[in-house]
Amino acid sequence: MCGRYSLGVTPEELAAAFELDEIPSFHAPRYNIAPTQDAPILIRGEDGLRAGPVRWGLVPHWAESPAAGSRHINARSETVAKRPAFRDAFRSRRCLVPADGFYEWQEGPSPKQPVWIHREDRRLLAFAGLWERWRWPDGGPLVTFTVLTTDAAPWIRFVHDRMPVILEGDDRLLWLDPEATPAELKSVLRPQSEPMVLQPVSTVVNRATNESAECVRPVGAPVTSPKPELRLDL
DNA sequence: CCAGACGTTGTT
DNA sequence: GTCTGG
DNA sequence: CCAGACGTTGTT
DNA sequence: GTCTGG
Repeated sequence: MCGRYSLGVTPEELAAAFELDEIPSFHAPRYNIAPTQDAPILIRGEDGLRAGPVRWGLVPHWAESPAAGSRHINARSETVAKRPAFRDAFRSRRCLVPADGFYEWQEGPSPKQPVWIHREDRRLLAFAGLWERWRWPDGGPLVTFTVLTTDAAPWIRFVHDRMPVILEGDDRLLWLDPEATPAELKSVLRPQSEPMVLQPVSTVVNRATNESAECVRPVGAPVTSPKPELRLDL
């Protein structure tokens, strides 16, 4: 799943990578984006992509309080079209969530080992996301987002059994297209098959308030899937 | 009809 | 807001 | 995701 | 154990 990620670029680099109309304003670089924090998302604007910082953890419009956001940091792509908390946003408020990596805590003996997952060439990722608007009692808006998840691809499965949906190329445009059909949308919600670097990192990242580059400091060499012939315990 | 839930991950 | 369960 | 709280009365 | 906050 995806409960922590990074966006280690400047607003200028983000704008260039996604051909944005304007340079977005957000505090950067980010090495430890955690739920309830603000992070930039990309939505389809008048003519092109626009970015705005919104809060991670989708709060349904009917929720009593923003606390509901903590339970909606992810949406399962298998059920997102039907769930009351997500279906409206799935129909009309899809977005991309830019990142340059994400964290998974490797299942197994305690303490769990955080692993930073990023592309070899550091190209930016675009998670499939949804956004929503909630109103404070005084009428002010709170805009929030969630990240869609899917089954883990084979290359990451030994670390974790879920992963964020990562969109490439035309799939990004389709995801943002208001005219896209449910069947088309469903077709892009699949595991990223291209392997990435699985880099064990410092447990500094565990604490959400630690936001320094220490979070992506390598601890040992990147990990790889155990070879089948070595899995004698199965 | 009203009341209560509405979510994911992981763990068991 | 909308659906499910009682 | 992990970390930290989980409670009240009364006093400062 | 479970919920909330970051």
